[in-house]
Amino acid sequence: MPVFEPVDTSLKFPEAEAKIAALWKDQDVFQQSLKLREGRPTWVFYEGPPTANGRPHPGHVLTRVVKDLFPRYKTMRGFRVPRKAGWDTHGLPVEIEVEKELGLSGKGDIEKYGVIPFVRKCMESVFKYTADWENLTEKIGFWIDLKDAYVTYHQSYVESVWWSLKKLFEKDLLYKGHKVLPCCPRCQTALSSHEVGLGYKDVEDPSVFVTFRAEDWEASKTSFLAWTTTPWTLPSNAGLAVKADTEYAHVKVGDETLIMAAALVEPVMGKLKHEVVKSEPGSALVGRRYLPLFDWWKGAPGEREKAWKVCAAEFVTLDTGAGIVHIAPAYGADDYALGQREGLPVIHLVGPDGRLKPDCGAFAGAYFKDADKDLIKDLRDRGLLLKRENYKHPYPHCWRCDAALILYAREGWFIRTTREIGRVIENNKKIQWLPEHIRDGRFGNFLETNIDWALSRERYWGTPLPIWVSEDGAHMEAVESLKDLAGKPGVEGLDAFEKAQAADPGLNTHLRVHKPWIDAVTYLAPDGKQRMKRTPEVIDCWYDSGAMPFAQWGYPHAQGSLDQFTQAFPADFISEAIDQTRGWFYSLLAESTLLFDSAPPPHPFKTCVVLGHVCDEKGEKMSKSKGNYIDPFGILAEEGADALRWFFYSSNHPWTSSRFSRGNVREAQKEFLLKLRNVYSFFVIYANIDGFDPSGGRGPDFQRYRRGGRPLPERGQLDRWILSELHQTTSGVRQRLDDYDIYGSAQQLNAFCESLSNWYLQRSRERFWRPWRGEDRLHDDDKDKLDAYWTLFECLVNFAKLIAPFVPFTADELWQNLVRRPLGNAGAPVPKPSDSGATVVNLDKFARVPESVHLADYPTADPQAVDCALGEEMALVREIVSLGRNVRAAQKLKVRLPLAKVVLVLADAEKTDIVRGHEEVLREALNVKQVEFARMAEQYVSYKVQPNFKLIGAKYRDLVPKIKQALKDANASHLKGKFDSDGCCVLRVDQKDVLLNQEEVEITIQAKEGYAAAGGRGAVVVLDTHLTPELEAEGFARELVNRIQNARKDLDLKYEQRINLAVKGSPRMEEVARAFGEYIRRETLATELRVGEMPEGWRTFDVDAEKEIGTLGLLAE
RNA sequence: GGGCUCGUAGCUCAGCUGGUUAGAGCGCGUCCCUGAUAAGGACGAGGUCGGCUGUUCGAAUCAGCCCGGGCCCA
Repeated sequence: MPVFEPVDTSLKFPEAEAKIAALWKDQDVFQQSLKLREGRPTWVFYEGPPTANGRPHPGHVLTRVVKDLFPRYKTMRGFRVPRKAGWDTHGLPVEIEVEKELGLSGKGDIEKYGVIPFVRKCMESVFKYTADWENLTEKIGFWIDLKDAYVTYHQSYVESVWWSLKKLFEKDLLYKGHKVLPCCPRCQTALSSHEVGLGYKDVEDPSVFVTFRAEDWEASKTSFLAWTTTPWTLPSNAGLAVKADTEYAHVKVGDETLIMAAALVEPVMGKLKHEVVKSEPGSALVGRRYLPLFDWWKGAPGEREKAWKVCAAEFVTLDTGAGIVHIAPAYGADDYALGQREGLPVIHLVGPDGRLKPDCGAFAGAYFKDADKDLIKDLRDRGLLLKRENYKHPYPHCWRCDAALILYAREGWFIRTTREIGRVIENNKKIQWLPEHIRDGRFGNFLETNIDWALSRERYWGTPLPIWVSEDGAHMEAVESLKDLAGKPGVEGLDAFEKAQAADPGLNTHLRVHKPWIDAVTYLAPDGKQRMKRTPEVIDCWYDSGAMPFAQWGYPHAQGSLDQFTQAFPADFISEAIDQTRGWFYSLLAESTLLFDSAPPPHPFKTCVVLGHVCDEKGEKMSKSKGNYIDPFGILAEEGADALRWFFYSSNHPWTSSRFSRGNVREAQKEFLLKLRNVYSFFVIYANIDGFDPSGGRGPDFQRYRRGGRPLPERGQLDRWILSELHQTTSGVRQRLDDYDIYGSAQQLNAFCESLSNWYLQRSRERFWRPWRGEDRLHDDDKDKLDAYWTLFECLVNFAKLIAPFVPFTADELWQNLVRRPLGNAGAPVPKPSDSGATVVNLDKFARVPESVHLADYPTADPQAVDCALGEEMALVREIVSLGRNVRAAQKLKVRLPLAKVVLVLADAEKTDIVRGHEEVLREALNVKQVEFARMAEQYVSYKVQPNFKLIGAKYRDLVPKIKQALKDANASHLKGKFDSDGCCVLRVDQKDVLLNQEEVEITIQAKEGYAAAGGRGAVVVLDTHLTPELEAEGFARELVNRIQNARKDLDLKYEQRINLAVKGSPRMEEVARAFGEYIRRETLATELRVGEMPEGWRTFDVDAEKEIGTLGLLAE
């Protein structure tokens, strides 16, 4: 049995992932990872509850993979990271979904159908797609505790919410007020913004300029000119708004004076004869009073004094109208908000049915749309209309009945967030937002323009508002639980639910805190006469989700909830998409700030990673109706979870919207996961062939060696280099993850994978192929070979740990095969970096082997293993090789053909010795016999001396362009000579001597034309293209080896299969085969090489190399 | 209309507090390598860094205005 399970490179990723998923399930690895960290500090994660009444889409995948990454990472860093799932179950979307399903339309239908069955349907529908969600969660490897999820309709959750609302009520932060909502006068119901969006239509409305006479009209004949497209709101006018920082003109028309924005005088007046007599800023108008157009509204005592005055408002624009806006707080959101701020009364002269109220004289009972015409006529008759036009604009209509909507101030319950918004803003400032601009940008602005939270909904399926009101409305009380209710005087109706349940045992017990059963509970009012009844509304479901920090534990009612809550408050980390700024992010922050005065900010979350939208290939929002929707389950089934995860981590920062497509996922997979799997597979193939066993316990071969390979200083450059890269990557990734920089850490991982595959392995292959020299493995070559194994082994094992939070399946697959399989027996050691740095893998320090990589510690970087100088050297060497290949390509000289020498000219001649230290790697990579260095190499190269702008700029400022020119004009070779000998040079610039030292310039070299050469920043590489018969023969031999290898592949021979080999062909071919016989046999694992004959029964292959023709014969031994 | 955000190669995106030859991957073209083989590598073409104006010795980077896309709100 091989030490390592051979890697099936044709294996589909999803199959391998399914195996790992099964392993996690069998061993309950997630729970183990929690148990393992028992007693350690807790790192708190809050799950933003999704609604499960729709199928998950790709955006949910992004959210979930980001939510999964950091808890996994923090767990490996030694924290205990409980992850309680949650479900958002209330709200209008659920009701609408059920309405659709039942073919109902509007509240009337629901009442007819029956609230009880409707609510039951809502509850059932909530988990309609639960199976899909759980499937997705499991498939993408999102570790979260689904069994212990919080559910917003559960009794304990609802009672927690009640408790919090009672607290707000007691602090006078919960009150009854008005809110302007788009309503359908026919259906008599408010519409959600989503519904409004469905019904926009272009209509033509009258647009009128109306004059509001100033209070002193009799004396001054002055009035304010305002514009509106809704004449029916004019009787309900309560104020006028101007822009404070804009000029307003007094315009004389006839014997009257009109006040209007100076900038709009010409467009409004047109041909009308007029004269501007004076102008003043808008701020000067503020506070002036005027006479109402229709004096129908009487108002309560003292109310009339508050109405009909000029206010300043930000929203006044000079695009249309007269620069003065008519304000009807009952029929406009801006109007209402301004009215609240300025203390204007809410004048309601239109009923919810759209008809003018009885107060309206002759107009009483008119439908608002029909009233427009007559109202205008009335104004004109009374000389209050300047002019009338028509205005085409989009206007919302009811998507059900097509009636024009009216914006209507309705009664409702509000949270007085505006009172505490300063504290909310302070709290927000302490939160770490990613990207940062959310804090003061989108979210900060939102907070700055905060209005009170409209909490109540006149619907059925939601947390009931726990306010009980006396019949005359004089007493109000908030209730925090059923128990609280039960203690009320003269309570009745608590048994309503029990009775219902007795009649229908299928009734879910959690429904006892819901409508309509809870509405049956009444009790005696403090006056001892009236009954206290619950106000009928339910609450906004966003309040539910914002309550999760405490409500998920049933705090404060549930036993032990105080501890649970305090331990998990505030959260270290949350993450959701950008659309949650006004949703969950706000509800969390607002509730926490209002409820927990004494908690030090920030709370209830410290860090928030805000995610962008997942778009289609063209960058457009995905939607099922557009047909550009990509089903994540399809990609999970084909490409696999890790590919999907890696795509989201590595394609861009998570807050930029990503273009999601199968092609893009495959690309990400190819670049990283496939490359990694190839390296892993390579290791397994050769480790198995050579019997490399990290446990050291299998057979005598490794007993004599110190397990873990030679100490670092004794290993070769390549090994030390890749281990240095590994440890640098380790610290880089740790640091970036600590900073929540997903994209940055993914790039680091990508880069290491590239280095490992394209350079370390590429250059080390020979060490893996090479046979052992001696049984005792004491030969230097054998020690070096063992080092190669240990080095690659350590890279793979550590890398598996590094990538574990990102691609948990792949990571564990590597771990299971590379670590668990050979080392997993009881008592066997687990690789752990030493702290001495003497050896990087020190098996003496091994402890128990975790069953899964996710139970391991995240790797620490050993600073002693990091060798920055070596890293720079290797970068230069890689550049040289790249340049050399460039030359070969240009000269059409295959790498197989050996060349006599390469001449290197380094930009920095001091690096000669360093590069010479890598001579062997260079010789092999470029396939040359000799590496030479040319110091004064003017025949090949020319120099270019440029200023180091950063230094020169700071020092010489505006002299810089002249210095640049002077350096350009000077003889570059001469300058270089100067710098080489003196370390500085003197330039004549602007009649002054400027002394430049070595650091202040940058000397680069370029290859001269006409040579087989190529140049980069660090070096020029010149190839000796002169071919000798010996070189050509060797090249030919390599061609032969290549053909033989291809033949081996055709025969599908095992890597270690030995063969007998025959070569018969042209005289030159046979001659080369003889001359390089040993080399050919070694490279192709041929025990025997016959030249010039072709034994019977051997498999033959025609060859054609360098225009020589022949036949190869192979026979497996 | 307001706020936020983005605009860099055919495509997807990097590019920190300004430093003069703007990078990567994919795609395309030309090759190479192959005992990792339904992989891998090199090279090349391709860019007015959305536009304009300014600040500066120097701008993809900073400021202002404009144009265009996206999101949120009205």
